[in-house]
Amino acid sequence: MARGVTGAAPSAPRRGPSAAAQHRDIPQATVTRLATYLRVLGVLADEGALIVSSEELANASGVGSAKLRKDLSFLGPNGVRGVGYDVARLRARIESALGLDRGHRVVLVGIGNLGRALAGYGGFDRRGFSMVGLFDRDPACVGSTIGGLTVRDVTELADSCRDLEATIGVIATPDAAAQDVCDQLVGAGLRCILSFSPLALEIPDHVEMRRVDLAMEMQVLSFNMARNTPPDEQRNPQAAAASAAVGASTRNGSVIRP
Amino acid sequence: MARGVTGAAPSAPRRGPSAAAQHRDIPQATVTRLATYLRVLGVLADEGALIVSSEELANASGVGSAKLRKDLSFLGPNGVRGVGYDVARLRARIESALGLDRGHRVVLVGIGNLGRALAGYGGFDRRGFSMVGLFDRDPACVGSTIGGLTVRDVTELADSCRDLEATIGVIATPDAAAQDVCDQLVGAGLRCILSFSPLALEIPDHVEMRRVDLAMEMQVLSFNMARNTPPDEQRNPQAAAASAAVGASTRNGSVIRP
DNA sequence: GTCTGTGAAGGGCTTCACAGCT
DNA sequence: AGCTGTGAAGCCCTTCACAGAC
Repeated sequence: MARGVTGAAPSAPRRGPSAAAQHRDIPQATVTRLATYLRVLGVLADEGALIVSSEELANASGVGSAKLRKDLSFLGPNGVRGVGYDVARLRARIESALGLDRGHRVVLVGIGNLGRALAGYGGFDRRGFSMVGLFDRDPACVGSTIGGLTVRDVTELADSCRDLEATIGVIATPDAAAQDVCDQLVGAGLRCILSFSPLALEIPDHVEMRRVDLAMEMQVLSFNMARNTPPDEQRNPQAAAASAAVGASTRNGSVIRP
Repeated sequence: MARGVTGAAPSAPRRGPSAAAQHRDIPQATVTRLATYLRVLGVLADEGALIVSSEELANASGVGSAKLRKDLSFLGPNGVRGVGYDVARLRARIESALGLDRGHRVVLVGIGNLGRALAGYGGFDRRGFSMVGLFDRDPACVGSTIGGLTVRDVTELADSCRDLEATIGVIATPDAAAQDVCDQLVGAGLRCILSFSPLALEIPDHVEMRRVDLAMEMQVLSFNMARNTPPDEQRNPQAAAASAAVGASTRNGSVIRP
């Protein structure tokens, strides 16, 4: 039986059968953070930074510096002692480790409110993903153009995935259609699926799935607030003001520039 | 200094100063899964199920049965040995534990593509959240109506949050505005923020934040695929077919019905 | 002196196996 | 007989502290 949910709290003990790639030994938790570091490094690079220390990068990423160094150490030696990390070099190293240097091609199924938002979101290209196909079942939607792509009928999905050489499928359909679409994506040979349906979809072991469930995020938020707010309900507006004054930590500090 | 990122891999060791609530002792990982169980229980209830066993609920949620029982045990005794769990009762118990029985009121800032999708998403009401305010900076957008709510100018944000008695703020603005909006939400007294900006926003300790970063989800997906696909690239379409035949596990099984 | 890389200690979560109730 | 609740073992991850390179 296939496990369906990976979601936000993955505990996949599953390992590939062969031990070829170095990837194998990177902890799941570290992988998630590597993606964060990559994003922050992008901001630093845009600002013209050349070298960054573990402390600075850690602060900007919201983690401790020791944890950051440990995380990076899984990729091998990346920095220079007494100096710091070369921004461009580290960035390339992480991209390579995450497999982003091959350029993923994304197909999106379900062009409702959310699908339209995803199709129009420009942030993907900047981070190594290109949207290559849009699909929907509604004839009123098929044929329309979003972000330079024409929406196709979902019946063409499997064939198109192969033609487009897609590597990632995104499911943004209503819940009732999610499993069916998922099966088609899997049948077409995709091994990466990102689902916005709250349902736990059935997938074979060789397919990787992540789920984004917005209502669930809010529920966890709700609990954590309750946990941090014992009945003695302290109003403390000046803590907010103090923190607000700090500003984005990527903008100050002693980052080396050209 | 405040840590900004909680995100998908939270490790917040932070604890409330007083130890009043029972909440305190529930592991973070368990909280995340409780939200999943709650969703599955909702589906079961809709189907008319009265009693469910740990094994069935676990399968439908994508976790092991032992883990599920352990998770539920943090809420105290909830089932009947030799029988199973009362669906309605367990559902109410989890809702109460997550603090969802008080009805959260949500304000959304940033009515772009994503914001519009969120505003129009019907799934929130069904799960105990009601959208009570929409805000944007663009005069062309302010005044329009989405899902029965009129978009207000973001300058009214702080005052409106208080008037509307909002408890959760959602940030769906462009990155450049995110920190500013965040500060305003915090200043208005909100203690729960859900951000769709990839930036690590600065918040004071008493505020709980979760971040949803779509590009990051895809990056993690990309890596996990690479990890599970050693160079010997095995095509295995029949695994897909086998799994597809299983169907949603909430639909079969020996769930007790009226 | 500064900052990275890392063994070792510690904590939290998962898994196992079974005691206990119906 | 069946299923829940739970101590205990084991594992993974985080944190600490320092050796090592510059």
